[in-house]
Amino acid sequence: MHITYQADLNPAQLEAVTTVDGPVLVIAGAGSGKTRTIVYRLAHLVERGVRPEEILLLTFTRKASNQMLERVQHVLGHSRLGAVRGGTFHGFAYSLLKQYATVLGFERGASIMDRADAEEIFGQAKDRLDLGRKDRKFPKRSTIASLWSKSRNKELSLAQVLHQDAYHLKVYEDDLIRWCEEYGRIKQECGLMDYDDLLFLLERLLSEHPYVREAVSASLSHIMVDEYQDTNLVQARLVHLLTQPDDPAPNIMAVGDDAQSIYAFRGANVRNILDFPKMYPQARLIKLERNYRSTQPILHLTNAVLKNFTDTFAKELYSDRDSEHNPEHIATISDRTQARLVAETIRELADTYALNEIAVLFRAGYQSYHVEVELTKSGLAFRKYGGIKFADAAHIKDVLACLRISQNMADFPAWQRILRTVPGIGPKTAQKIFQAAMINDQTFLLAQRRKHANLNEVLDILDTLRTQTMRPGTAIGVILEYYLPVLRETYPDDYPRREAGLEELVQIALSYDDMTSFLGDLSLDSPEAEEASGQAITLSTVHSAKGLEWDAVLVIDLVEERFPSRHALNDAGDFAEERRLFYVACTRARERLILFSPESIYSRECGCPMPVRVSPFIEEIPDSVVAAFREQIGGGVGRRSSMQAMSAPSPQRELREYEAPQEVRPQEQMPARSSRAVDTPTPGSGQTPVQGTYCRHKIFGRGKVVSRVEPNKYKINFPGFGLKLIIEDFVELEQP
DNA sequence: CTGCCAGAGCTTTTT
DNA sequence: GCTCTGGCAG
Repeated sequence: MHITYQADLNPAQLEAVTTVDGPVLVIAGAGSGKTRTIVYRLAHLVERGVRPEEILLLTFTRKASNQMLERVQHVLGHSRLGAVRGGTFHGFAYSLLKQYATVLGFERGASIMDRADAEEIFGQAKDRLDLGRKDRKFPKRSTIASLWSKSRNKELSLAQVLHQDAYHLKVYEDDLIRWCEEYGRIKQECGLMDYDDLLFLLERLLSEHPYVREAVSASLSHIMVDEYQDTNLVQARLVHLLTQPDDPAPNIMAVGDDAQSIYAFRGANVRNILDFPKMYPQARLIKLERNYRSTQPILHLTNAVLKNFTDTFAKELYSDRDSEHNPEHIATISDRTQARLVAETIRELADTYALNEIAVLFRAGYQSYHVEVELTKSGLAFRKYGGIKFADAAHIKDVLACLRISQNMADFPAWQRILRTVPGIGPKTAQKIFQAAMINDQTFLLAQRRKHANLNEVLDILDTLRTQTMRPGTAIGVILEYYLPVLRETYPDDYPRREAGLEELVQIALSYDDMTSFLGDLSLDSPEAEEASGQAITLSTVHSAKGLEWDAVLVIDLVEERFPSRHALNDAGDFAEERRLFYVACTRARERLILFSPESIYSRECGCPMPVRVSPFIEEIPDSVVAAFREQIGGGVGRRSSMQAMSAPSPQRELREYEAPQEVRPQEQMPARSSRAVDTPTPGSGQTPVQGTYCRHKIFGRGKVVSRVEPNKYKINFPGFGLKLIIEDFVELEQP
């Protein structure tokens, strides 16, 4: 089959496809045919005689990689393209680590821990160190787990991370450091790796064993990295380590869009993509700016969002798809009515678009709750993305725990899991049994077996699995004989659904011959819960929506403190990332883009709806590119003549004594009038010397200090933004 | 020691 | 709303 590159690709794409020697950086704007470009490039390489197994394609998700390889097959017709090496960084790292396990001194591939396992180990460490007894404020294991992961991903010390992200925990600094050290120790004892270890271990493997790097890099002639803007520091170093040492112009192609970098919170560093040309001075820079996805009115809006970016490769997307539909912004009375309006809007859209082609996007998982209720009421099928993953479901993890123990006796979290399915055994007994099993203390184990009937069964199964080498499918069958009755006991309400999930697990397992790869794949690229069951609307976090597109996209909760998230208001960098996130959300839309901002949101604190402000991202959009509507109390929505109307202070806002003019931009000097705060200042901190002085903030501009809170924060009233709690590092005090 | 209850506190995003 | 923790009874 002959591929007509010239006809199928625009000039920029063609250049990206045919430049195969030396480093290339492709800045691929949203919807600019990035996948197409990668696919054609793979095809081109193979046509030129490059062996598929010499090509490495690192993608963000397994799904993306499969999708691309499938499309290559389609373009090339039948081919050996399945042999292209691909996957996520973590998946690829695991496969190399497995291959070279002996070099690093692993008997067999250590088990991979997911987040819950890691937290289990942190819990264990906490007990051992006897930390935080009787202290309600002491951080939870989930907190420390994420701080520690952040510290490793950003390659900052824990102290630095605490300083930046969790200053209120700084008082516990020493304990927390000890806690993390203990975590590392237990992890080692149990022969476990967390996600972060995979990357750092691979780096060690490649940098400390030159012959391994030699062998690996020699086996890869072309490397392509998708979503390069989301790589973190180790990942960038790893890419480099996969090339021949001393090659100034390796065949690397990095593809990405700095405007869509949305994973800084887990260590992604936009500098990687911005500095790629510095890292590889011979790199060719190719920009894909022609957009094939969205209509021009939508692009007018997204370009307007793009204008507010700083520190980015300049770009302007254009399209030749016109449309009479402008993007819309709808201000709703409350979050409840927002949900109702969303459902109503979807019903209307469903006349034109298939349900599969409609998506509702939001900043955080919990925000879709009301919408879910309304959709259910209206009988509209939906499927939520970014929710619990298949392999995260409790029943799946229980079964996998047995398999993990069969591979690694020391896997403590796995023991905990399966032992806790036995009635009468709690964390303490489970731990004792684990220790007894490790030293094979027969007397203790026998005593326990007599006490708990189910324990007998569990231990027998584990022995069977350990002594006989079984295929994953067979092994699961053995486990289910014990586990299915337990399942019915523990989940009387929904065991049928869970049984179906286990059935699916068996199906997946049947396609594997060897246990290690089965377990590795499942914990690294857990399959999306397959439900090809017909048409459904997509509900998704913006993060999970990355790389996807729909005809109609609705974005909800575009209000301050939700989108942008309240956690991102302290730091200009975080704030910029929220804006990129908003950009990602809007660029998912092909034909219709509808933005929702409730004017009030139910608050638990006061048990009543509280007024909220429209998101600054909405205010940044010029009136000319969006049609603004406002829900009317009598029902229905009315068109507003201009965006200014929306910013007029509503009665509730006046009650809250917000400062009046809303159109304040940080640059404008707005003299702040003193005003009583919404909350009363923290007792005891009222008389600090800073009170009453003015200060500047990168995002909110000039504001008046109301009080000093905690050791390092100020409560500051910003005209136009209201009262904010800001870490002292982020404000500049003016001399009184 | 487990399992249950009540009350406190809190809510980002993911490999 | 939901999860986690501490307290308490069996």
